[in-house]
Amino acid sequence: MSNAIRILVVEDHHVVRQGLVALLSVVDGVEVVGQAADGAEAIKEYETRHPDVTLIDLRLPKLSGVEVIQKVRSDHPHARFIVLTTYDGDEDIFRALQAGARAYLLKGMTVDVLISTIRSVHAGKSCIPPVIAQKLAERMATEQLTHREQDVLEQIVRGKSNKEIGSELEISEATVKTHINNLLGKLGVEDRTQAATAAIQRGLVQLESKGDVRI
Amino acid sequence: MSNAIRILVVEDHHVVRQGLVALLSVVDGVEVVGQAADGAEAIKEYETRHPDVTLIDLRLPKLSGVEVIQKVRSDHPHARFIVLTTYDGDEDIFRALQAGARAYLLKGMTVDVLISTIRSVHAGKSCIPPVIAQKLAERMATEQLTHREQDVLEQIVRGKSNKEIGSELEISEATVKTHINNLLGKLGVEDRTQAATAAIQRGLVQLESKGDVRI
DNA sequence: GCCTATCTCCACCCTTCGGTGGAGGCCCTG
DNA sequence: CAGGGCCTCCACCGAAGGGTGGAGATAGGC
Repeated sequence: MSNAIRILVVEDHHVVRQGLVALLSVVDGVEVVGQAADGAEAIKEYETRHPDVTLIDLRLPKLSGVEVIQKVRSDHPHARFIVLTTYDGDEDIFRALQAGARAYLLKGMTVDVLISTIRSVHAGKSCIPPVIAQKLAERMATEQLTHREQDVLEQIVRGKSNKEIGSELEISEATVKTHINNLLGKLGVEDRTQAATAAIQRGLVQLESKGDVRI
Repeated sequence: MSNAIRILVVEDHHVVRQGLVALLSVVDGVEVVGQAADGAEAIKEYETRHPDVTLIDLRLPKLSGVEVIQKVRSDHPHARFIVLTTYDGDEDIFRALQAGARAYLLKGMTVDVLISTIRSVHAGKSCIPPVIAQKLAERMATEQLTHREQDVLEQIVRGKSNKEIGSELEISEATVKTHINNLLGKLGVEDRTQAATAAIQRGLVQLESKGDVRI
């Protein structure tokens, strides 16, 4: 199989990665040429293997999937990525596609879809499923947060009071209140608690995972 | 292979499930006799196949993994379950083990560990990794929430005000405040926003996933 | 230059939230 | 039956949060 599509699989959960490799290994026309379990490893593997298509999860230790895509594509603009992840919130999708991912697949899809997407992306096409495209459209419709509003939102999610946020960001409490007011309007919520849960749900802010338990 | 360990795989993400099956199919002494993509299907499959060991994810459509374990074990007390999931918060672990799961594995483990755990559980042993055991101990140390406190906490996560919670649960606002005060103490947090994020982080409350996008 | 967006800050007001210290009723267990 | 846990409610208070309507400063784009 000389001209098989050469694939790099980046996924931190061993069994899932192994399973993917096992699945792909029995498919004609594709060949897994490398595996990586975290972002740093992914970049290293890309540099040594130069795969045709990279399957990548967004949630990775060390560097996130989005960061990997950005980094690799800044050096190799023609690198092709298929994001393969669970549904983590609109924001991740948006950032991944902005970083240059060619396709976004949920892990719930069938193997057939995966294979055909790999072939399409290898042929130079993009594959954004309708549901995802619609989500993206919705996301574009809602106004974006400014940097400062994003900062404030993160502090809110971390449970900080307005006063604490003020000293953290080195602005007055009044300014914090202004940002929060704008924030609540843009998010379409009524108070900071709703803002916090909405931010988590939509993937605007990540909850730090207090210890990263792995076995 | 007449006396292989008969396994049922319950996992809603197609590729992950297929991958698991592919991995297990090449291992001597185990045999995948069934698959299920949601909780209802899992119970049906159990009833028809009667597997020796069931590998099950906790996050499932229709019925959660915990509910499946409870239901199956109420009819078949000797049913053996291995929970196979990502790290979703302490609460899930606790409930799964309480429901009678014999082992709890993170998807990040190696295939070797998976296989040896299957054999151990089939032999009647329990396998709770030290990190998990420690988490459990910590969890037991922190006081449990009462039913009412749990109710109130869920409403808080949904962004309700004290007044709204009161009418929702048909109690006075004063009572809501009492519960919240107790809540904050037990969770070790300072206000409702911290309570909300802590609840999500620890898995005490699930965020409804607004539409359940699947491909 | 002008307009817009963003960030910063102020004053005032009212509502909500959280803290404290009670109290009575219920049910279960020792 | 006595005690403990839970649920319910009350009054009172100060602090924090949120709404409104401003304002000046900077920077970038047309």
